Amino acid sequence: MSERLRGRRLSTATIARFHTYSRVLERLINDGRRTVSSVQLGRLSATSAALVRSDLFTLGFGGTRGVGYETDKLLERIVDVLGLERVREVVVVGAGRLGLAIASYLTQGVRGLKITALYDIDPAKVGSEVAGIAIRSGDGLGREALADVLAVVATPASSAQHVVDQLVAAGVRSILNFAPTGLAVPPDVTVRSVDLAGELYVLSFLQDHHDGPT
Amino acid sequence: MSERLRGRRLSTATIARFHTYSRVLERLINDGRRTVSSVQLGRLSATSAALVRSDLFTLGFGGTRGVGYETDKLLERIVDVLGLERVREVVVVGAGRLGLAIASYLTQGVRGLKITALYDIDPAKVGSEVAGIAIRSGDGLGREALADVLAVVATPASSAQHVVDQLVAAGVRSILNFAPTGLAVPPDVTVRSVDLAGELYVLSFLQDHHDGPT
DNA sequence: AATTGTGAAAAGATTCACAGCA
DNA sequence: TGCTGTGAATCTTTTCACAATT
Repeated sequence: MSERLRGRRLSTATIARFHTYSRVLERLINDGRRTVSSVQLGRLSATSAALVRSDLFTLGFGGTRGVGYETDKLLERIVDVLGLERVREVVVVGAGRLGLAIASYLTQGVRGLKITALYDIDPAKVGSEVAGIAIRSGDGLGREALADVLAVVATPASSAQHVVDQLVAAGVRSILNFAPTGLAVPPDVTVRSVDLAGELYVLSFLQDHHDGPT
Repeated sequence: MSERLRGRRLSTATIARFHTYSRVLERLINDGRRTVSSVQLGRLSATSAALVRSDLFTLGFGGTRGVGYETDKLLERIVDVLGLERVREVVVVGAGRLGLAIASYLTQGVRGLKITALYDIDPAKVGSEVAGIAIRSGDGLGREALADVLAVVATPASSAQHVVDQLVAAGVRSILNFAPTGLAVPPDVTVRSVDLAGELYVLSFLQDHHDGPT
């Protein structure tokens, strides 16, 4: 994880926050808001005002003291830095419930992301179509040329590593993993993992232990 | 975020890792593995061996030097500490693509989680059924008694705050939010946010900037 | 020889504090 | 007065290092 901006490090957490800011800003602009203060943007983005200021400082984007930041200019800057205007192709591997769920979610209004393929190893599923996308056989995956696409792995944990090996062979360098397992990849491949059930278990645990605001 | 174990703090990141360990251990036990070293468990859980050792040390769970940790005992301990054996009720608000996706994913084999209700404000959807769960009207949400349940918010960002206010009124104290917006809640309510599109944008950014392993 | 146990060190992320402007 | 700009301080998380143990 790297990339520097204005001497500070752009960590994945920071990038994720920038993306959230962009969504919030779109909404604010839609509502006719011209400026926003760090306090307000922080509240709308589930962060602190200090962190918002620190982030925008890192971005090199200045506001007006006593007033705040210009919503449209700020959005423009974030879109530019994150490259949000370009369209990315996404392939989803695993057409089980989760895979279909994600695929159907992404086919609708998610700006800049376009699902181009859906793979499954189950021959019974191959050939059918979901939300306009044909399900293809996972067998040939390793022989396809998939550089530049973002891959989503939504298979059972037991086959995730195998799928990832094939994706890597196909040239994929960015993988979003929903299987609750670690994945071994070459150093030039980035994997991010999301564990939906895990998030709920964490909430469950915190509730049991009535996590007070200390 | 709190709760101490053996003097050390159990942060949400740690809890999430414990959950991952549990999934990995289930698989290992299934494969007949009796012991696992921190290096192996780390690899399978997308963490470092050092962190695994540190986590298990925090747990107060000891291994055998030169050998590793006993898989079955360790799983038992984690299940016990995290309370994974109890069944949690989950309600999902928002029966759009994402809400339906999550609901259908959770109705199948996710141990310990049981979807009990699905809400939407769209009258056209209310009454229909998804994976055996009737869609109920979101209007009455604030008047229900929903203490102890885990709530999943899968509405558009614009209505998320309103939904959350109603959930809080109904007694909900744990919310998993998929809307890309910050949510204001009383201090005794915990919110965790997942931004699926955001994860993909982060990958996209890192790929554009060929994030070398520094 | 392999692997845990554990404090200390390092790295990273967030918050503070307050000067400086509009 | 309200809010940004920004380094310093703090807090958190992770890694290191190596003695201890099987």
